This record gives sequence, structure tokens and C-alpha cells, in this order.
Amino acid sequence: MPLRMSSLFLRTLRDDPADAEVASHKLLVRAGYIRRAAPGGYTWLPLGLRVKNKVENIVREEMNAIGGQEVHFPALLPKEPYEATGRWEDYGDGIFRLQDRSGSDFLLAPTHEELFTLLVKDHYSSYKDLPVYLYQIQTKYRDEARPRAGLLRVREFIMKDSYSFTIDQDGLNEAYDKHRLAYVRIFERLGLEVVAVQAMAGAMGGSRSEEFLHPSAAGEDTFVESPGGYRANVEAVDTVVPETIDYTEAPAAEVKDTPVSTTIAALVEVANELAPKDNGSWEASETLKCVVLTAVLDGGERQLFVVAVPGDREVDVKRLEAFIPDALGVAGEPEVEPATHDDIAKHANLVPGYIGPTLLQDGNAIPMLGTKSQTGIPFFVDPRIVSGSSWVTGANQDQKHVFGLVADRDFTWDAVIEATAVRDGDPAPDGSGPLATRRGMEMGHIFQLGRKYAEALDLKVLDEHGKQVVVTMGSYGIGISRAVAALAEAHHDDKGLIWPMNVAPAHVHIVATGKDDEIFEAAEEFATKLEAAGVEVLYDDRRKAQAGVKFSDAELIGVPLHLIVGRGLAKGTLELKDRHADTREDIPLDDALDHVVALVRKYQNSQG
RNA sequence: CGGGACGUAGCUCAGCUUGGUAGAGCGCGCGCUUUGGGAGCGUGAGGUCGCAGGUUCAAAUCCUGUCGUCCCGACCA
Repeated sequence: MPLRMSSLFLRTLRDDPADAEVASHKLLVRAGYIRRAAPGGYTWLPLGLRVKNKVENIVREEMNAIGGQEVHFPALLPKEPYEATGRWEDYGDGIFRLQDRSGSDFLLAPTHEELFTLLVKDHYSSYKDLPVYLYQIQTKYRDEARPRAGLLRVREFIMKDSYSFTIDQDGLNEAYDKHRLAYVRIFERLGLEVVAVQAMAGAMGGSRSEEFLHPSAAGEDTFVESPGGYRANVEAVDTVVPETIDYTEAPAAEVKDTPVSTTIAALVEVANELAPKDNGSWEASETLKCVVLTAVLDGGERQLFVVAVPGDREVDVKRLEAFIPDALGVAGEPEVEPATHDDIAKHANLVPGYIGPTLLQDGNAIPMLGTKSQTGIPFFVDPRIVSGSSWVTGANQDQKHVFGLVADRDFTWDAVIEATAVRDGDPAPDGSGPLATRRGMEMGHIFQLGRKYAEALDLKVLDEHGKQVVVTMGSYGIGISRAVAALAEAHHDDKGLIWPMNVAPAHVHIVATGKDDEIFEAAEEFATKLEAAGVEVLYDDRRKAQAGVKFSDAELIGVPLHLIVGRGLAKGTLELKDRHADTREDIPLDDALDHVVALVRKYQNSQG
């Protein structure tokens, strides 16, 4: 049966909703696909639900095709599994917590690693049972500080999450590659352009990881791209390390007066005035900025450390947080924040504004930063600080800087650490040229989790030698509701939505115009024939609505093909509008069925 | 969590400065006309003015608080 506009639960809106900013939000609301019901929560209306279900089914088919088995967990979960992995705490304000009548703690699941792990633990205990891939399509909850942009960032959303359980890393690699290919196919079939970018494992605690981003100005993620095809999230770019420099001939470091130069900009200005360079002028990139930071450990203890970066670059706190537990040798996921005046005041040797790795005094070079130095403060450097590189940096004396301080000769460090964000124009790791930055929406993310969750929840199986081994896991997600928004964002024009055939709420929108019964009878008959041929029809059978209203609604709703049954009928023709090709043609009634069916099939196949 | 803007009918908005019985357009009902690009005329239904306090004879309007929305930033698989 075709969907009939006369009875469809739908009210299109003439004006953009006042609270909408991005195109997908405006159009999905105006065309009657979704309706806001709560802060960060949307109701799926009949048309929207059809699109959402189609997206889900494509995902489901491709997951099944790689051997995935669908299960379904509750969204309301007890806290214990999440406590076992530390995420009850780690998620902070990011999850919804609640209590039942007896006071027991629950949460609305933001993701289900723990539950999948426990499920496999319940059932399996031998390597012979592995590999196994399980997935679900589930509502997830996150207490977003700022829901925005309609379905793009919400507090309740639908996600496909799958998990692979394998006996070893080889198995994980295979599972990862299969998911990767499945994801490429899924987005092809959806008609959504995505690029796979290298990602940081982040809170998930894994190793290899890629994000599938839909390039879009409305996206919230930034990634970089090289001419040679290297792509990575800005957080995950490996800094290109410069060649080390032979410093045997380098002049000795020299302390100079640099009054009132506690910022890099001021330092460069003062240096050019008071200590001019032989050739050219000093640049910020030649200075070494020693930034004092604090890691707030899980116990609340504040651990001071210093990171040195080229003066023209900013420290990226988020990046640091990924590397700092290793660098400091601490457990948990400490937060990194700028050191406070109190933090710094505890170290009498630190001269704020003039901090540097070395104090030159009476011909001696005294290390001031590093665990084995005067201060004992851990000291890390950006990868650009290579052996032999020469810097202008703080002299650890008020109003003085040291010039020509050479790395490895005049100072050392505890570890090299990725501490700065990548910039447009930075060299690409693949050596193919400068990196360019672009924006994208995160549509999917695949991770090699490794053994973190299996270890925390004690998921072990017996291997072929009868020995207990920890299972290796991978985790793979696709945002279903976000994909609907991204599709709307990617496929629309000034008149309305234009869905790809595979996700459209219907394949053909039949518009009957006029008032004669013959027209509606012919339209009805044609709709029935199309449906019999397996084509989904949205039929505008409204008798009173004017043609203009029907055309506008059809364009707004965005079914890709419109078939107009109206004034052409007298001479035996129908009018076919193709919203993707932006064409219209009159076709003879006799050929129309075959023609339309063929066109629908063509679009379905061209999208996968 | 910081900075800014805004909450009045299903939707888009006016009214608030200067307190005095709640408004328009679209949408919805009914009637007539119109009928291939959001048509016209007539006639209706529909609102605790986000919520809670306060000031006042009287509050959509003034004050305080609170909740929510949007934008920028922070945060965020």
C-alpha cells in the first residue's frame, strides 16, 4: 500500500524553526521527519522513522555479511560493570546516573563495552568459540553539556556498536579489517561520502583506531589531509621529526638581558632590539617555550611538570592528556591543566616568565628541569626539539634569557611527547607535502581495544594448550541517527531534501493535480502497479490541496523521483521529475511503469 | 562551566521602553469561489504570555530566582 498524504501523520512547516541553525536540522523539522521532544532528544515521525529504519537495515545487512550476530542489551544498567573498568568515574559528568527505589546506582549506557565483555564471559570459555563478532543497534545516552544542531549532537541517539572477541592480535587485525571494509560499503550504500582518518584511541584505551568522517563545514571534528592521501584527526597526527643537527661547531650558549619579556611575542621583540641576530631577525619559532602544567591525578594529587615547545606553537592539553600517563608513569587518566600560581610558588627555583631547562652560572651548566635536575620537575619536549637544535629560552634568572642553548649539549629531557596541535601547512608524515585542515562529522569509529576491558572484567578462555589467556577485543561504532542528519546535510537544495534512493522514505512521490476523478483514479492505479513492482510510493491524494502546495511539499520532503499525474493525462503522458538530476520530462503513460521502475533500480544500484 | 541573545497560539513573530480585559501572518474547522507553483472572501476554534516568587489596586510588560533554547568558547569516542 502506498503512503497517502491525505492520512500521513505529517505537517510540513513553511518557516524554518527558530532554534535551528544547520540545514539538516531546519529541513528535517520543516519536512516533518523529526520533532524536538526534550533537550537533546528528538521524536521520530513516520517519514523520519522510515529513513532511520532504512539506514539501520543497511548497517544490519553489512554487519551480518561479515559474520556479525545481533543482540540487544538494556540501556538502563547497573553501575558495577562500569566501576570494574573505572568508567563509572572516568565518564564524569558525561553520563546519566540514577538510582532505583532501594538506592542502588544505575546509569543510562553511553556505550556497552562492559556488557558485551561480560556476555561473552558468561557463555564462552574456549579458544574454539572464537572469533565471535556481536553487535547491537541501541539507544545511547550521554549528558552532553550542549546539545546542538538538531540530530548532530544530542543526549539520546541511536548507534550501532559492535565488538570483536578474538584469541590474539592476528584475529583482532582480521576483525578490524573486516569491519573497516564493511564500513566503507555501508557508507557507499547510504550515499554518504566519508573519509577514513587516523584517530587517537582516547578514552577507549586501545591502540589502532580510525574515524570515518563525513567532510562538512557543519562538522565538529578537524582532520588533516596530505597531497599523498594521508589523513588523520588533528589529535592523532604524528609530528614530523626534523633531522638531528651536528652541534660540534655550535657557539656556546650565552645569557643576555631581556627585560620585561615574559611572553614569546615580547621576547622576540626584545631580542631583536637588544641582541640582534647576525643574519635576519629572531622568530618565535626559534624560541623554546617552557610551559608549566599540572596533572591532576586520580587521587586528586597535583603533579607539576614542564613541557617545552617551539615558541610559535601552543600546547594542546587534550593531546597531552593522551600521552601524560605514560610519560609520568602514573595510572588512570589524569586531567592536565595549566599550573596555578600556587603550584609554581612551591618551587622556589622557578622564575615565572624566565623558565628554561638550564641555569648557566660561573661557567657551569646546571640542569633546572627534569627528574634528575635541581627542581626534580618532570620535563618533556615536543618532537621538534631534536638533538643539536639551538634555542632562545629562559635563563632561570629574572629578566634574562639564554641564547644558543643546544639540545643534548646544554640540556636533556625525561621524554619526548606530542604536545602541540598540528597546523595548516605542517609537513605531512607521508612526506608528500604540506597538510591541509578540513572539517568533518564523525560518522563511525573503529578501535583495536586490545585487552583493556577483557582484563578489567576477567574475560579469559583456555587456549589450545589448556592455558588461560585474556581475550583480545575490538570495538566499532556507527552513529545511526547522526547519519540521518549527515545525509540531510549532504543531500538538499534550496527547495528541500533530496534523499539518496536507498534511504529515501519512498522511492517515488506521485502527485495528483487537478480535480477530475479520472486523474486520481489513474494516479491510484499507477501507484498500485509501482508497489506491485517493488517500488515504494508516497502518493499525494489530497483532493483539496492546490498543485503549488503539493509541489512544494514534495520538494521539501525529498523523495528523489516525482511523478506528476495531471494535465498531461489527457494526451496520455505523465511528468517525471528527477530531483538528483534536476530534470523533468513527459513520458507516455504506456512506458511509464517500466521507465520509472528502471530509474529506481538504476539509482539503487549506483549507490551500492 | 564562562560570555552573549532569546522564551507570547501548532509554526514564524509583534506587543514589553511608558503596567490597565492577548495580537498578526501561516497552519487548523466551516461555507463559497479558485484549481500546474504555498490562491481569495467570509466565519470560527485555539494561548496558565516557560516556571516560581516579589512589587502594585492592577504584571506578558517592572524586580529576583529558576528552567529551557540558540550562538561563541571550554568540554566531549
